[in-house]
Parts: sequence; structure tokens; C-alpha cells
Amino acid sequence: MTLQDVAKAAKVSRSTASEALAGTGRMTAATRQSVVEAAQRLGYRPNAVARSLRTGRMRAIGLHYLSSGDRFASPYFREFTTGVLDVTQPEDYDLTLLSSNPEVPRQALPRVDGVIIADPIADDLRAHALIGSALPIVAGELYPPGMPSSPVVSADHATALRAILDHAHGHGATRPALIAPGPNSGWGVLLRRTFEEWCAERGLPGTTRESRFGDTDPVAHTRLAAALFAAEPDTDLLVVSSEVAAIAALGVVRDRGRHPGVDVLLACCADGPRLDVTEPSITAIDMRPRTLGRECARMLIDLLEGRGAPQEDKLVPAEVVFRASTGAR
Amino acid sequence: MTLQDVAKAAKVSRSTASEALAGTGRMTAATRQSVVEAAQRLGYRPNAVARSLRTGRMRAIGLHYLSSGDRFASPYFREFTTGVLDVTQPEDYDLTLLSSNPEVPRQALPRVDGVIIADPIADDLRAHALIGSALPIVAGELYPPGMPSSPVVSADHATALRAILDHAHGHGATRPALIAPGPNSGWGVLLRRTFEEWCAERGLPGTTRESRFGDTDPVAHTRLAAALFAAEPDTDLLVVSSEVAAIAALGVVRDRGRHPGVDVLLACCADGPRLDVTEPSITAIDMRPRTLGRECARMLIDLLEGRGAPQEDKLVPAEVVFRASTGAR
DNA sequence: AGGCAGTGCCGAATCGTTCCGTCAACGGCG
DNA sequence: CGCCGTTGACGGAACGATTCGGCACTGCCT
Repeated sequence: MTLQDVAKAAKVSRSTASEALAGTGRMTAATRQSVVEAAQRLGYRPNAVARSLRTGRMRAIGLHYLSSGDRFASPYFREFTTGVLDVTQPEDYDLTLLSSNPEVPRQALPRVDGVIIADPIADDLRAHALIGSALPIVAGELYPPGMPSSPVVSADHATALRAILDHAHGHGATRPALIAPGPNSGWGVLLRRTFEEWCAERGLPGTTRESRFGDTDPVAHTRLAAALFAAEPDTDLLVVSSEVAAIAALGVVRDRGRHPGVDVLLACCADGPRLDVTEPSITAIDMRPRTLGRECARMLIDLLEGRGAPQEDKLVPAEVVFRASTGAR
Repeated sequence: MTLQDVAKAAKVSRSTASEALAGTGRMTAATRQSVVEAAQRLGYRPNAVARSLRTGRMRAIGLHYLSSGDRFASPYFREFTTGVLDVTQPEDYDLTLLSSNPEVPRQALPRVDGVIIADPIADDLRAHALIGSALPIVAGELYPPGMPSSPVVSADHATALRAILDHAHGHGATRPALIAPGPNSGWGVLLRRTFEEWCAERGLPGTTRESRFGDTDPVAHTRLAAALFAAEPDTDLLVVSSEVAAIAALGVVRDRGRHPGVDVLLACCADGPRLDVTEPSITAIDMRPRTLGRECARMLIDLLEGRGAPQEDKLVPAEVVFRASTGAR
């Protein structure tokens, strides 16, 4: 059922049929009408692929995660995706979750008008390929250093982290430590830099350790926290990056006979549902993933539709949820 | 950067270039090599749209929800989607969340090889359009009566519901009631039929009420439950369909001075995170959305790749999580 | 030498649209 | 009557790949 068939049925040429249905071109109302009726009658539906080939437009945007399958199990990415849908839906864009099976590197360019890269990671080859593809790209969260970049929408982790540090300092903490991802994640870099700057400003000795971005293995996190306390037994404030790490850290603090929320303050850079129900509950940064997703999609679509001109990086506020682990009652 | 350019650079024809890169055709190793190098050098990436137009294959499947934006906020659909990704990812298929902005009905056929319809609803025009499109379709959950259908993967709600009813009956319940969605959802129809059959088998008087599929307004559910108890004050077992409805029902039971889990047993046909923390916690059916998503994707991809031939409906087991509301200690 | 089987590469058609240039018909006007 | 502007519709060239039949050439066998 192609345009050709409709044209034949309406006894006009392909081009006339096309223009009739598109509402463009010059023709009598009667002609247009008869084409529309023929299309209706035959149940004609335009072939989106052919149309896209001709026009170069897809009305779809892509979403790329480092290994989507696993990532998608995390509440953060689900929320992020929901935020993206909040915008693509009313704008009538499809959202394509780009496959990222690392064993089958995709050669061809995705069938989308632009791509959102959620949390770009330095060694993600697919992300590099996308960035090098001339497709419009918007990133959710900062690029790690040395990665080719694009406009970025990120949460204001720095301000939020400082709020936590200030708060803990106000409660008497003077031996802070940070466990955060290494330099392959822009987020880790920012956390570390912010932490170190803050320590320098206060003249405090800051300890840092490096975790693996996206690591959900509690054992690894426990080991990391234990090693940190072994080396720096006087630590009285520990900031970790992920929910899993926070829960692991809680266990380690307890095992050492210390009292979380009292003589060791604990905080997490990424809020999660479990942090509210631990004992004590754990202070965390709400990164506003849904808002972030929304802003990414908004920026990308504005870019594609040529609305506004800005295309500058955007910072969305993040909020600290203070809980018992930093002394809140 | 098209195949043409590569061909020119390698001093061969378009067709030879195409075949060289695809690994097909007959040519000397040297020729093939030089094409590959030219492609490499020029940074050539095949245009997926052109390729799809020619071959008719997209290597992408679509996912349709009734109004994706909202739906996607629900844990059920997120889990379902994660399950779909579990399969599409390793198979290297993209997953397109089909836009379903109801105000801009899509004319064109989606750029996908097949579609999964999650929870088909009778009055969903887009679902009808998809089914009528000759694209391979797999549905997650039963079709409502009167809807054109396709292979279906569904959870075994009937067995699970019967398990709940039997269990409650064993605890002495003799006045059962069911509040479930009406005939526009296959799920609602199944629940109602199962309930009525069970009541008939036991010779018990069963009361039923109709809720709106996907309704997340607590007020509506409260009203429904209150009306039910007003009409049938002796009800000693209430089964509702959704998390929101269950929590609303709990309130209603309490307001009437009855004791949920003791003199009124309560159960829900769809488990959710909050049902575990209510007081008393509420017995519910775990519909295994992730498994369901996986099975849908598996079936669709098998269909597309021509593997196996079955394409028969599939039933995945659902499990009842017995909690305090049905008398579990 | 002539025939025949292989080999290596190319030309051209095709997928279904969109869009621009062209053209015949027609009516109005000087 | 001849010219011109307008109208309505059409033809054909893209868009960028895939695919297959065919053609020239080589080398071997008889």
C-alpha cells in the first residue's frame, strides 16, 4: 500500500497525491478531496522510513546509557528516562533506547535526530562514536576530562556537596573523607575537586578513595570503606557516592564499634529509596533525575527545532535531604 | 559521507564498495581491503535509514503503552520495560518507546520491525492502529473482548487469584467481594470471571464492583470501596486490583470500625512497594512484570528472526505474596 | 584454436517519499 | 487577435543503500 497505489486509485500522479495529503501544492479542492478519500479507502499509511530518507528527519531522539540493560535497573536511570518522556511525549517524538550491546559495535548511524547521553563515561566507545557522528548531542551530567564534549545539563552537585560538608563541619567534623568514582566519570571528578577545594579552604586534611562508577557490588564497597578506616581511623565524616556504598559504609562504621550519625557522620551523593529506611537514615543528595531528564530532552528538542539559540550548558539545582546520619534529629 | 564517496576513494563502483563492506560478493582480498581502508579513513558510517528502506529491516522493536508518559511513572511498566531491555540488548535490537501523544495521532508506520503492546486497552485507538498495520505484534497481558488480537504473553492471574480466594476461604471468609477494572481491560475481565467461577463453585455469594483501569486517584477508589461496604456490610473478604485501591480500601475498612486482616481479609491483584509497609501489610499478586517483559521481547524477536514456529500464547506464573491482611502472621 | 568454467567487478533497478521545474490550458486585457 | 499571468497537475530527480544479472577477461582443457 504505497503512495503510488493511492495516486493510481485517485487517478493523479504520485507527486499530486503526496501534496494532496501533505496539504501543500496547488490543486482544486475536489482533487485533494478525492486523494484523501482514496487514501482513506485503501488504508494507506505513509512509510516513515522512506519519508525519513527523503526529508532527513526522524521525529525521534535516542537515549544512550553505558550498557542500558543493567543501568535501567537503577532507579536513577528510570527516573531520568521518565523525565525525558515527559517532554518527548507532548512534542510527539519517539524515544529510542539505543542498544549498547558492547559485543556488537553498531556501525550505522542510529535512526534518530539527536541523542541524549546519560552520564558519559570516558571509556564508553559507543558514546565516542555518537559524539563523532555529527548528530546533535546533549549530555546528562558532565563529561570526564579529555572526552570530546557537547552541551551538558547537570545537577549542581558541587553546591549540594558543600552544603553537606558545611553542615557536618558545623556538627564538629574535622576529619572528612570521600569515596567517589575516578576520573572516567565527570561526576567523580567534580565531587573530588569540590571536596578537595573545600578541605583546602578550611585547612582540613581530606582523605579520598576511588570507587568504580556504577559498581553495585556491596563487597567491593565494604572493602573500600574498611581500608579507608584502617588507614584513617580518626575519620569522623565519610561521604560516599552511591546508595550501595552508603549502606556498605554504614556496616563498616558499626563493625568498628563507632556510632554512625554520632561520632562518625555519613552522607551519600546520590539519594535512593533505601537510604530513608536504614538505621540511622542516611543524608543524601537528591540529584533530581527526572528534572534532569526533562531538561536534557527540552534542550535537545529546542536545538532540533531551531527554537531559541542558547545551547549553553545548564545547571539544575540539587537538593540535600538531611537525615539522621549527619546528626539531624 | 556516503557509500558513493567511499567507492570513489577506493576507485571501485558503489556496488563493489557495498559488497566489500558487507563481506559478500566476489572480489580479490586486495580490493576488499582497500575499500575497508577507504571507509575507515573517511570515517564512513552507513545510513541506517537508507539501508532500512532497501532491506525492510530496522533491527528495532517498538513498545506501546496507553499514554506512555504517565504509565512510565508506574513501577509495573518500568519493570516491564527493563525486562524487554534484558532481551533486546543482547540481541542488539534498539527499543523505541512509541510516542503516544493522543492529540497528534501518528499516521505513518513506526520505524520498527515489530511492536509490543503492554496492557492492551479496548478504547486505545493507537493500539488498534498498530494491530491493523500488519506489523508483527505481541501483547503483554490479555486483550479485552472484541479487540482484534495477536499472540499474548500474560501472567497467570487466575491461578494466583484462586490461591488467594482459597486461602481466605480457609480462614473462614464466606462473603467475598471484588473490585476490578471493567471490560475494557482483558485483565479486569479475567479477574471478574475467575472470581465469579470460584464463587459459583463454592456456592458463595460474590459481589463485584467496577473500577477504572489505571486510575491512580485515591478518592475514586475510596468512594468505590465505601459504596461496596454500604451495600454489603457483611463483606469479609475484599480483593481489589491496584496498589492505590488496596490502600484506599484499608482506610475504608478501618473507618467502618472493622479490623483488616482479622474480620475483613484484604488482598490486591497487583503487588507494589507500599503494600509491604502498610499496617497490616497487604497480600498481593506479584505479576512478575520483568519476566513478562522478557517473554514478550523473546517471543517477538523469535518471530522476527523466524526462529521456532510456535507463536502461541504464553502464560508466565504469578506468585502470591501472602501478608498480614489475609491472616498471615 | 575454440570452448568453457571461473573470477572480478560493474550497471541499473529498487525501496517509497518529497520537491522543484515545466507545461498545457484558460481567461483577461489591450 | 496575440500576449501574459495564473492555475492545476505532472515528470523526474533526488535521498543512500542493496542486490542480482551480466560482461569482460583469464586460464585450462581438448
